[in-house]
Amino acid sequence: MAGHGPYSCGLDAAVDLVGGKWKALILWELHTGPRRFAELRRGLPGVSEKMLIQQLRELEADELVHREVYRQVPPKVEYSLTDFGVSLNQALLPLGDWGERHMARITTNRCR
Amino acid sequence: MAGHGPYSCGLDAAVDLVGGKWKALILWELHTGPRRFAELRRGLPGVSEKMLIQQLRELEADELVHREVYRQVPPKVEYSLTDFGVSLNQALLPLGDWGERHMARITTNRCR
DNA sequence: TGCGGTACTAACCGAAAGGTAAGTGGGATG
DNA sequence: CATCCCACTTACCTTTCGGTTAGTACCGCA
Repeated sequence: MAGHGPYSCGLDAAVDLVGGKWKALILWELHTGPRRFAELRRGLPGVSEKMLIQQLRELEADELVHREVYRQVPPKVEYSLTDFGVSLNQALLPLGDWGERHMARITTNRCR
Repeated sequence: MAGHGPYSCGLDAAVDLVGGKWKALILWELHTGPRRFAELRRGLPGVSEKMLIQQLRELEADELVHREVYRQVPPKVEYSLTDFGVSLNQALLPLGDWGERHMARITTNRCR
């Protein structure tokens, strides 16, 4: 996980946190409430188990996501946003709106 | 430049646009006004010429940055935000603030 | 000629990120 | 026993990203 060392500004640091192919989507999926692993996977078409757990582990290390292990069979592990993660998601709202509004343009530009 | 094809949501698309080691910093540097290549490079400690031009080209392709070539000697090329780029920077403000406020925590978490 | 200014391009390489496939553990059930 | 549930882990490989190095073009000037 290669964040460059000292960050030049807040934006640099924040963008680093959500960098990772599936992180933004995971954060968004958890916005609506806690999810079990398989639920998360179903909500993120195309993600492999390996990539999902990897990115969840990183988000957990960054204290954005909380992982709760339930001692039961079958096993149950639940992921939810920490307060820190919730605050990040709040800060991401305007960016998400912007992306939604300009989706057609972004897509067109990326296809050339 | 690996944006995954269809985006699942606006956030996914927007985060893809600023993904790239130097892009957020470049967008931020241009926030205050147009810059020539060398000026940009001086404002971004650690960036190589190759990386700078590469990321500028991508930002240009995404229509976030405008490149103006002046026919003179020595050569002068000026980079500035497009209106589209300005709107993105506006949407990034809350995220930048968030990052600034939580810088210590982000840095601590990343060092473990 | 060499040197400077400015803004690149190209070749090559190593590191990092992402992915596929196979396997694990602890049960419960037929 | 085999099969299922759930949530992972591991080995290996491919692709992408970021970086280093050398070079280019077009001048102006000593």
